[in-house]
Amino acid sequence: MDATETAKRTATASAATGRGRGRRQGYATGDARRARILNIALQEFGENGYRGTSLARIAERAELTQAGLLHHFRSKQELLTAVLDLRDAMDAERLDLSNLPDGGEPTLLALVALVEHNARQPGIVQLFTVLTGEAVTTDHPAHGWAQERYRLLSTSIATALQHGVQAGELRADLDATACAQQVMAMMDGLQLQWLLDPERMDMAATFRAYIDGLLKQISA
Amino acid sequence: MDATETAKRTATASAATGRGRGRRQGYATGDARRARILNIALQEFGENGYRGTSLARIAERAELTQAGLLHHFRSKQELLTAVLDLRDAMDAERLDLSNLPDGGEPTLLALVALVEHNARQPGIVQLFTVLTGEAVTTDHPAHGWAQERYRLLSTSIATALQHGVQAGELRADLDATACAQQVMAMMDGLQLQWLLDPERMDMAATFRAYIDGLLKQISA
DNA sequence: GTCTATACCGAGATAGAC
DNA sequence: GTCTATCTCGGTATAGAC
Repeated sequence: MDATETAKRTATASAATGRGRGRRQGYATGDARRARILNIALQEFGENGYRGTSLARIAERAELTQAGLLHHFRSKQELLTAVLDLRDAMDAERLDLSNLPDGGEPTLLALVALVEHNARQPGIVQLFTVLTGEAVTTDHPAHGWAQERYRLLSTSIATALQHGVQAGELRADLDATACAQQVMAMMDGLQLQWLLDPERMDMAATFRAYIDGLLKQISA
Repeated sequence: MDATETAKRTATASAATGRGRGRRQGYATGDARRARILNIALQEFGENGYRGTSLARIAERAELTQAGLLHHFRSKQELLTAVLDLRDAMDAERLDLSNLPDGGEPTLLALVALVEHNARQPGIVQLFTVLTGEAVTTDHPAHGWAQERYRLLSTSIATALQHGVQAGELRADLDATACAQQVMAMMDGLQLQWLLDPERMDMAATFRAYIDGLLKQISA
């Protein structure tokens, strides 16, 4: 379910259908409208963070009024939550956490592939980086989401590594939890530098080099 | 935080910042007030980010009105800049980038010491993490600061590593630039997880373990 | 389902008295 | 140097017409 695609299709469809009564035409059906709003909101939250984004701006880009937008999402918070859910769904297509490849090396190489994919998706990466930074504050609406995300990711990766240890693929003295946290930290930290200064950072290559070195170190 | 304590530390920073109001004021009381405001602002920006912080709240905690605050700092932006300068000055006491220890290993161990220090300073760490995340956006008032900071840090560390290579201490095939970026990324990424969930992360130990492994890998 | 209109609030900044 | 008062703007959310 690619929402971007849906949004594009909607734009043309609604323009052609034009089921508005009265002076303006081009009203879309509810669900398509929602998808379009969600996609724009995803971009805006990524570019300006939660606090830096206004509903009016999103509404404008989605070609309705701010009040109209609030018919679909009753509050800004609710919109954010929906965006985070969308992002998670998109992620799940790329990397199924509940079904990581078998063994330590395949798991780490899957992460390399993910970073390579991300290097072509600055918008999505930025949404994550900006919101996670904001969400460090305990009372931020995305705080719980960010915590939950890290817990899920770190235990998933740690478990995969632990399996590698048990299979004799990785060294018996490996601290799987710490290693998983380090790998995630490297991903996030490189993303930050890459977003700030894309010219100076070949994110995918630098991450791959890190994983290569790591594998040499932890392989049995 | 103790305002008078910080007033001393601030001396250089505020002189460098230059508030441009020249000769006419009594510096004794003026600077103490400024220092107090700066410290509170540092906490608030760290807790809520730039956009999430209001001058009124800072003023209230500093026990004056918002208009009174704006007598010392003519705008919110100016206050942020002063806070960033203060932070840099505090950092410089811990780690003099223009005078890193000689050689690769001593440099990396100095970073370990820095992380150990940071693990006892969540407020400062959070200021950095929150603002850097926010500042990914190109039009954020701290964007230039963040870029500059990374450039300075990465070239300093890379240069130190390169010296280690030339001295035969580190492997000749080391990519000093990439390695410096990785080390910074690890610091930032671990900070993020630590701030979100302090219980689950022994930041100092995890970073030290990373550096230990790295040294084994890159030593000649 | 979308609109217009508006209530309501909080922000940053300025003017001018003391 | 600090205050009160005020301006102006932009934000979220609601009410009610169509």
